[in-house]
Amino acid sequence: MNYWLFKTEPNVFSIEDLKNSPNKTCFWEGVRNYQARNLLRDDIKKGDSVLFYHSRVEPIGIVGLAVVTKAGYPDKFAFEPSHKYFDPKSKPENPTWYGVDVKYVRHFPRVLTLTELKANKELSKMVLTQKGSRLSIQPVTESEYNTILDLSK
DNA sequence: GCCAACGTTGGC
DNA sequence: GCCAACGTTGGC
Repeated sequence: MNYWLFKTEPNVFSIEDLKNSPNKTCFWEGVRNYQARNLLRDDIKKGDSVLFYHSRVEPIGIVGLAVVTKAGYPDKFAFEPSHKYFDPKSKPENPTWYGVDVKYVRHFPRVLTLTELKANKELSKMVLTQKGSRLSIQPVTESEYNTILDLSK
């Protein structure tokens, strides 16, 4: 089992939105970055654990947990000309963009703020805490994941 | 809302 | 294949 961190702007799609989705599950749509796409398509598997991160809007930080319920499959919104995530270079026979299904697990009792995470020495190598880091789908090591779960208690 | 840091595009 | 111009992300 592997660990990941998914970023989202809560005014676009929040952890509450995931919780309120049918079966508390949603397709993680709209990723249009190749590095993140490679992770979604090739590396993220059913049963992997996801740290749910709220960006841009205070409080910025990790707000809870989700789980992957279906591994990477094509993002069909890229095929729809009227959709905001339409991309003409992605074809159904050779899709460019992928997503996974994620299901709400739980909120943390408190938000683990970016400030707090950056100040934690055990998380100094974490992708999220690096300067200029803006990858929206990030790998998280087991030790980083365990540190974060401990902090959340 | 600003803007630094990235990522992508396209002319050459 | 370089790199300037442009577009996007996301902390502040």
